[in-house]
Amino acid sequence: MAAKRSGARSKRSQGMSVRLQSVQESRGEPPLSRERIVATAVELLDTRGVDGLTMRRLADRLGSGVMSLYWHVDNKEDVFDLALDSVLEYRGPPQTVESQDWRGEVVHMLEDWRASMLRHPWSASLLPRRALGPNILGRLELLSKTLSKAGVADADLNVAIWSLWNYVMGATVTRASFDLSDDDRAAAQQRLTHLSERYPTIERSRLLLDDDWSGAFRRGLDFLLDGLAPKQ
Amino acid sequence: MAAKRSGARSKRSQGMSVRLQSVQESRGEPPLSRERIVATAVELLDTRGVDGLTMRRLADRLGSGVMSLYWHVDNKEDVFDLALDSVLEYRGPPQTVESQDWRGEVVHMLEDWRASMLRHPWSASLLPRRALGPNILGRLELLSKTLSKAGVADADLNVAIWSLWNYVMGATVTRASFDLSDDDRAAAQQRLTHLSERYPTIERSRLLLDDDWSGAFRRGLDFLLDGLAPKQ
DNA sequence: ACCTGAACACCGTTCAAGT
DNA sequence: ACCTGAACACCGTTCAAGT
Repeated sequence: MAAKRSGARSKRSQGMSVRLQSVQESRGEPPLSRERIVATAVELLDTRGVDGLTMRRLADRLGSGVMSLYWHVDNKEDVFDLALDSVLEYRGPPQTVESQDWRGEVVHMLEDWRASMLRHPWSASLLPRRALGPNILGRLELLSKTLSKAGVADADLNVAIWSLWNYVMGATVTRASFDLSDDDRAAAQQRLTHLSERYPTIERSRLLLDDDWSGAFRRGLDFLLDGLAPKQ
Repeated sequence: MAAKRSGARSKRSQGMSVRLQSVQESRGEPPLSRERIVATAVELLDTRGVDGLTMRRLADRLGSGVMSLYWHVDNKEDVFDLALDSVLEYRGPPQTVESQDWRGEVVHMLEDWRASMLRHPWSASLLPRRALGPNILGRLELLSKTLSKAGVADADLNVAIWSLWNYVMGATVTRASFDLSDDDRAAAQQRLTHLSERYPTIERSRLLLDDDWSGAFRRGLDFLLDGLAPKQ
């Protein structure tokens, strides 16, 4: 089921003479390519959400026929996978070379992870059901290495990584969904105050109103890291 | 946008005489109702996954016309919300009355939460983008009460709850997605061993092969609870 | 109060074909 | 090697109507 996806397009640039703009939409758009498709898919997802990505709409934006996409891409699922991974590239920690501060490094990595996903809210709800692309694996690898160097026992390593992963995924996915629907949130809150006799505790603590998401993320992460930290 | 959804169907039982089975499909199915629709939607989701739920298919299984559903239900999103919440009922802890063991209670609640969602894997990927129904709020309320009684400071309470929520959501969503696609998993693993020079650490620790999910969930939860536990 | 079919404006993808 | 339109088998939902 792979077969195509070779890459290495034919060079299509035989002198940018004023040829009669072939089939390519008026402005002389660059030819189709995996990268252009993915980039445009991300744009579309950013502006219209998960349900807004349509093969037809995508082709439209690219100035091509729908079926042309299928030369470069297996199917719609493939587009999702590629868009997702493309959004999760990690540029590495700031220029503090080999800091001794493993905890700071981990916090930075995970905050960046969260931030990257929140910049593209659709990614949060997509990630859990898609395959792990190279950028995701890269992040896991780096996290793994950092924890290992910090002294987390080999026997605890996988649990530690999954715990952090779970925490980040849960936090991001939740945050992204609340973000999408201020309406829902208001509705939930209203339902809640209205039913405050059924949910007195979370009503009193204003659980659903608390909107310092970043602060809560950071503080919860500290709790988790407290638990994970190698006992000396 | 509410308007209908009243409930209180007309009594339709005027003596189960052998009337000529009206339009209702041959076997004399019970009339449509919110509950029947939701129950059937859950069945459908269980057997065919998120993409398998279709208003037409749903109506088919219920032996009714598609548009009849719209009397009882706002739209497809509504069906998702209802199905999701219906699957998350909490029956409460086992019959240990008012145990002093808050930690045990919390672990039980969260393991049950995870188990409920894994019994219906679609729920995991759905929950983050849907509204919070009464059963979800109920679980949050109970969790909140337990932590509060255990001595978690008010100022830490919301962070504690969200941390646990995040952890459970992340773990469940991840587990469910791996479950869905053994293929993907095998593929990922193969890609990984093949690229072991790029991801040496996670390759060595066999991060993606570790399949004691329940154990990892429990141990990671312990880490988090260690961090959360009120310091005495 | 409850149910219906026809119709509309969409989908993703197969296929056979063009250059 | 790359792109295409027509066609197929679907979708969710509006509407005007039936009982």
